[in-house]
Amino acid sequence: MKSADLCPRFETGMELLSKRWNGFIIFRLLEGSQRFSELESSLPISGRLLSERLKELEAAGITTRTVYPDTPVRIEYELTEKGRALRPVITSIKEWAEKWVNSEELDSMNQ
Amino acid sequence: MKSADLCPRFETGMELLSKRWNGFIIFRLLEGSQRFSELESSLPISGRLLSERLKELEAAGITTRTVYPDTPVRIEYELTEKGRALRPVITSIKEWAEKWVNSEELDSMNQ
DNA sequence: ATATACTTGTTACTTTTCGTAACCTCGTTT
DNA sequence: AAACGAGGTTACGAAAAGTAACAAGTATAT
Repeated sequence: MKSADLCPRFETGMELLSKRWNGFIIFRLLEGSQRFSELESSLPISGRLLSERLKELEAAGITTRTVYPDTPVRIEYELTEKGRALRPVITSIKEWAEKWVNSEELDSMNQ
Repeated sequence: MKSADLCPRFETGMELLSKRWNGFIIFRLLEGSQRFSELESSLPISGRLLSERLKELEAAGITTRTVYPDTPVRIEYELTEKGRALRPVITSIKEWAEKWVNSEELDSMNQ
């Protein structure tokens, strides 16, 4: 986005979180490291996008990708310190949602 | 999104915030009520999308739209209580960004 | 009455991003 | 050698976003 002079760092952070799926991926990784297939099956995201997002998050210094040469190969994704520092953000979203998202909205979502 | 069994309320909240531009619109409205043209000129968003997002946010109970019959007509958008309750979320994103978004990232953004 | 100005949108069209499903690679097991 | 399991990638149609030109409503100016 062309700078809107909000606050350059806030813009960068907000863009990261507002990129589709990133919030959910980070939510999952806050529970502990996860394998590609675990993330894929626990979120309604396709392999193509998950792969794309994990590369972007790694490039942004939010996650790491570690290869364990087991058989078959096991690859774990986990949050860096920078990524783990997002916990308060996720927590505040969860708190807001628990207080303000009501059942009608949930119903309309599940149609 | 089809339910991924994260936490239904969190999902709804995260989707709201991850929809493009919503975070920035809310950021602006936390500073006080704004007119359509003020929002449009303070964010790099087109009128078409701003109009669409404001309708969605109003439908979600986050903002209100008030018509003042001045001349020419003046229309103010502002946050509801539910919308103002998002302040801690925006604040936590800002705090994270101030600590963790470094200058290289800002440079790469402004290319 | 007609023209002009101002704000708040809307319409039509192009470009980017997303979603789906089939396919590929690499090491192991049968 | 053929099949399997994990971790992806490719190709392609669908959906969302971006852009720019235009329209509605109201008020003042000519």
